[in-house]
Amino acid sequence: MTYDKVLVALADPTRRRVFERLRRGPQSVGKIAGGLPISRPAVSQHLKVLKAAGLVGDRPEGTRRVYYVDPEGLGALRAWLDQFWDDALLAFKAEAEAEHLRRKS
Amino acid sequence: MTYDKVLVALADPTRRRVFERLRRGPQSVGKIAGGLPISRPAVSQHLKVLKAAGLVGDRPEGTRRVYYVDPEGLGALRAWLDQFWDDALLAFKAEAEAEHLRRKS
DNA sequence: CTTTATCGTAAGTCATAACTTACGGTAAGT
DNA sequence: ACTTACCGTAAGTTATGACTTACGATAAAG
Repeated sequence: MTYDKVLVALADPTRRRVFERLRRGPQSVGKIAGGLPISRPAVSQHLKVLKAAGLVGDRPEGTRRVYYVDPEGLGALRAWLDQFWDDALLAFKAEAEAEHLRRKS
Repeated sequence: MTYDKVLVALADPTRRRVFERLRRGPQSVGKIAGGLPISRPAVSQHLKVLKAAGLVGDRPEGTRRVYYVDPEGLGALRAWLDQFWDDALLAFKAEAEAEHLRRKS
């Protein structure tokens, strides 16, 4: 569906580091920004892109905002990957079949 | 392994169109460029990036150069995807477990 | 009610990368 | 040998996006 946004979101290395920090569980923005070599607003901008791609979700928790991994984004990526793989395999089989017939004649 | 290059390569829309043209089988550079709204040299540059990411391979065929899908690239992407998914699921279970124990006390 | 903590947005800067045209190089056809 | 077809690379241009600092907004704490 929207796998294109997922690919764009995961292409940037530091944004991927932000995303991978949520792999071990939900975290607040400040927690995520800590240890990363960029400013906190930069982290917020990355989270915005990740959210638009369906890779993360967020919920308010007091004055802070907790982000978590949304399965939808990676699901869309996986669906595209499987589809592409099946198509390529099918085309490869057809190619091999045609080659086989060509040698018999 | 080198899934980062794969993500960067697939992030660009027109480069993804170049890649998806090889889904139905191997093709020459000229064939790929035909129909695309960009120049042929641009296609060559995209193919260079795709090849460096392990997404495509190429073989000389007379004066032309035929490109095909290399399984290695998408394989690396899939491996990263599975790993991430497993880790996230594990973290989610641990979180739920901790929450359960917290409610019992 | 004032202060503090936490976060998102706006505006501006700067590097990157996706194009273009121009050129050179190799293999096949005449 | 010369021409033609096909392709990769070089150099230059331009738009995009990843950062920064500055500011405003909301919720808890005192």
